[in-house]
Amino acid sequence: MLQSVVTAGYAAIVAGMDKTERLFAVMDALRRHRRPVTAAVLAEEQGVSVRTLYRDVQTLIGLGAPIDGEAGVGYVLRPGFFLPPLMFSADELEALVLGARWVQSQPDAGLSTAAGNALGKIATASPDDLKDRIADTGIWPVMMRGDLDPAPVLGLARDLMRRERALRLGYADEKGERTDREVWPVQIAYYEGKQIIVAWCCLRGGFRNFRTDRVVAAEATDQPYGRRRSDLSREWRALMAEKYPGWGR
Amino acid sequence: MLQSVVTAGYAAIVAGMDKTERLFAVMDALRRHRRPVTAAVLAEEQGVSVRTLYRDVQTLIGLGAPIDGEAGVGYVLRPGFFLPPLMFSADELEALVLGARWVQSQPDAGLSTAAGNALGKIATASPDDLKDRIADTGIWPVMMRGDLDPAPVLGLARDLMRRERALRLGYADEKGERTDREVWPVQIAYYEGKQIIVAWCCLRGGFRNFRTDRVVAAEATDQPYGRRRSDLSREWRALMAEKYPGWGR
DNA sequence: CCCCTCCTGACAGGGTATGGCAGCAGTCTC
DNA sequence: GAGACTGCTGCCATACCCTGTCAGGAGGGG
Repeated sequence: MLQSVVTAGYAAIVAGMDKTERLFAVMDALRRHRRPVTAAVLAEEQGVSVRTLYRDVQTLIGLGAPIDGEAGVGYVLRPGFFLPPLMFSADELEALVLGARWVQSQPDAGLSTAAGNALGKIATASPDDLKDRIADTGIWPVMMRGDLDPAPVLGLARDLMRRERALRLGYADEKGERTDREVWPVQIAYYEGKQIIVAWCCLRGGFRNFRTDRVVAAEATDQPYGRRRSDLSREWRALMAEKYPGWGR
Repeated sequence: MLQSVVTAGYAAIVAGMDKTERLFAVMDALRRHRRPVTAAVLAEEQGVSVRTLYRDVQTLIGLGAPIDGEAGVGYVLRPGFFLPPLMFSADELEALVLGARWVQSQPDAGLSTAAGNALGKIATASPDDLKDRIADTGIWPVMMRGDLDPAPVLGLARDLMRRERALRLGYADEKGERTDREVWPVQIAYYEGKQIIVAWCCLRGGFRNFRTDRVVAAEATDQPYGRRRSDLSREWRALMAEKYPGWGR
């Protein structure tokens, strides 16, 4: 029965996984993937045969889980719960803590304090032993101090992205020459200590990247985006995929 | 196995109840009753023998359910097994998503999927449907692909840190010479794409740093730490603060 | 039209879940 | 302090269920 360690992602490491545990794991996996998942994928993740996984899904559905299975597509977990999810596992807690700590070390002040608050809320909702574990987690992202020029434009851009309002930007190019323009932020990328705002530039009529350390002025406007951000986002992804094949995640 | 319908309360109506379903039912029953419930009651509700129910409870506890069984009293389910509803502000959600995405891009496979699971749980634990907003969050950490040598030692070290058990390590120094030793992991640091395990080295009798990319073999042991991890951690911090003044977080 | 995928049925084998019993160790009541 | 109640564990034989394999049907997508 020992499934090959090669194929196993990580969950299926141990053989001694009883059915109940597997059912919870399948629920987790369904929640994790947002696109339809095929039974074959789930089966391999859990280290069981496809037949068994079909049976497991039937069990879950019988238990009331809102799982849709469509031939030719895969399984999707409909919204609506039949059981609240299980409390965060030790792994999940460590992941959240590490992630939050990393965000806290980034120059977006608003996001930084929000990360701390979020951890606090999670700790409040957790039993005492997990609270200790949160505080005790010995996993740290180490940043070199000094790069900590706060970049207030990041918080601004996040807010405007949510509300789809244009951002007025004063930007310096490599030669230090300033231009002023209105842009529609589409994505924010954190790249090796730099932050880059990807936006539709109304001045140039195309996508442009703006490094936050070259932003000399930023101001919110009430101008709505000319197009929906999700559409812009999709288009930008397509452009990137074309330009850098093999980029798409 | 047809138990008499007379005794059955309501749950044990049908014989065709497999173990998994029964476990869910027991959880439900424990959640319903506020006061302690005796095994005998639960057993009758489920239409199984008391012995079996004891085993079921053990299974549930093994699954992580915080069930207190006290002799002469009965079972009580402490809160903390299911995730209570969580509310996050837009900022907090973005912080969590960005953090989780960063963790997902790290070479610790277990932590990576745990980050995804945690996001999924947060999404379903919320009153609103956060799945779309999570998917819509346009903030990404960008990693250069290719550094993705998975480092299984990280997951091992995390587990051992939690359980305070020694790690047997085969390690290559700068000259490529291998040494084998037992260490007590204290901290894990993520530093510019490298991961470093800070541990008490039983071979040298002091703290040492181990880069994961120089680990050639790693194995869990059952040897407990000689000292509590929190004490080691505090001592290491003191050492660092002494060595590099102005380092403290 | 073909491929992918969900889904069901049958079957055999091996692991394991189950029940009964006996005993120990705590808690509560009187 | 005694006795009743209850959680918990070990042992054992048997029945059962869980699993993988094989085969086939139905439906969606390209």
